Amino acid sequence: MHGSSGYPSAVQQQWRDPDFNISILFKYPHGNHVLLAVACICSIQLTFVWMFEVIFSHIQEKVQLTKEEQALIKTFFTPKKLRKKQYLLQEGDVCRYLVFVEKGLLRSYNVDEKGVEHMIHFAWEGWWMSDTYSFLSAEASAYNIDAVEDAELLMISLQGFEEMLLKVPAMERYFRILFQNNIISKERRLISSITHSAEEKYTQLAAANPHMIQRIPQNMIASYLGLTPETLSRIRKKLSSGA
Amino acid sequence: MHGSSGYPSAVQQQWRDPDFNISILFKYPHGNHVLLAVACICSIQLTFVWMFEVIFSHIQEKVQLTKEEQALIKTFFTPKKLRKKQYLLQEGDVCRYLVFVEKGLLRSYNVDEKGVEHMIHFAWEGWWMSDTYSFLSAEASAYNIDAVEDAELLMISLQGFEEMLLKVPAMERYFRILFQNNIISKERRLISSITHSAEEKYTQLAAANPHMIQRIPQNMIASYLGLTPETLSRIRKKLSSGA
DNA sequence: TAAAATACTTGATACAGATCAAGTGTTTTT
DNA sequence: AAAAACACTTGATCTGTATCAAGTATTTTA
Repeated sequence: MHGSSGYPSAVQQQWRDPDFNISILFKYPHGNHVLLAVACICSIQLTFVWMFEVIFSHIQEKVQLTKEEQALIKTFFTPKKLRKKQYLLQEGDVCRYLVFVEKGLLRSYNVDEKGVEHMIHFAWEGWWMSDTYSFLSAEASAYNIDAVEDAELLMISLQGFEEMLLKVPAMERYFRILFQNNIISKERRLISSITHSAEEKYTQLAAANPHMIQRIPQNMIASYLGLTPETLSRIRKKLSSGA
Repeated sequence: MHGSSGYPSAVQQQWRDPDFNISILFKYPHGNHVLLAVACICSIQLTFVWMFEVIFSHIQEKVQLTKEEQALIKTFFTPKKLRKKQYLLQEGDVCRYLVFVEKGLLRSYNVDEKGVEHMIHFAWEGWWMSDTYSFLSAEASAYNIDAVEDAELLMISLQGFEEMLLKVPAMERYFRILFQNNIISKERRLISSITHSAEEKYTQLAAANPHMIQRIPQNMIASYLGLTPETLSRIRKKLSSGA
């Protein structure tokens, strides 16, 4: 159903690529330097228009922004691309950025003494990702963040974040609402993890978020629910046959 | 150590009692109506001064408020007293208020099909309590909130909350910061519940929040950690003897 | 397109923590 | 002050999920 390959088309990828110059030289060698220059100029503009499409549509679901505010907000963000399996943050480093996922899929996780990974969050198009604690406190992070699928991100530093919230009160409001909703969903996950059996946890997740089940590898879903891959595999078998 | 009786003294209780008229008539029957009237007037003022002491000190740890803002903020809150075991919210009702605990101890919990209670939160002096989802959505709550110790609260309705945040931008900021911190602590609890053994969960909670262990009954602590009271009892025995 | 790496499945066994049961303390109520 | 209710402890047993192990798919890399 839902492809996890990353990009819908090669051309579209060009417009989205912050490293567009190099990419175009390699991938579309027209041998015509004039044409190439035109392509580059176009792509600068289109890249920018595109890059903030998802983020502004998400913000404006919650608060209104003027054109001036939008222009100001853009100045605080840096675009970044991440290839599958690349780290955005490694345990021990300070999480310097709060990132918005324009495209792709990130995960955050920690690794215990036995080397087992425990999924904390996933973030795809329209979601924010960071280690909130490390980001706000500038202390070393206990988590890792990397790309499950190739990703395109918008990053904001702590300094930028604070300045933006002070200069654009609508963004202060947006983040208050965002954090509010985040609290609600974390609370649900917590209650589910404390009160339900493995099977119930999986069934509820699948019902509440079918998209997640389709897109994210099963071993990561298992970890997210606090289960081993074997247990989740058995549960799925039981559900598909028994019920 | 920490008494769970609720009130330090009978006299102090008077000043804090929103139903001060009736209380004074019953408890301090001087038989002198003039004196009684004076006492009532005094108590109105002192009640108000006292009621907002904790809340403003907590808010001003995070944001600055002018005298005018403080006066405005007060108008949005209603004081309320709750006796031990009294409900603030019952499953199926809509959570109409966000409450701040000036004194005492509240808990929120849900009850599963087997009738077992699962602790979600505790809130004592300086903490907020509500079912965030029900409060913001006005949908029926799946939780109960009641008083573990006699409590004195400041309540704000959803309408009041929204109006307050729009009229006092510092409060918008305060709640954004509050929710941010809440996310951090919920995340920690979640990771702990997924990645650690029962003993580790308890040890970490005891280290991070010794106050909680002293003040809250063990069976509630057990539930909060997703354990049975029997298991927690055995863990404590093991820790006190073995280590 | 082959080889290597990774993801998923299935089976046998182990164990942490739950459940059931029957105590003993400690509050709360009357 | 007695009785009832509730909180905590301890023991015996059971069970859901983890662990270990050895497969079969599937994806990634070369």
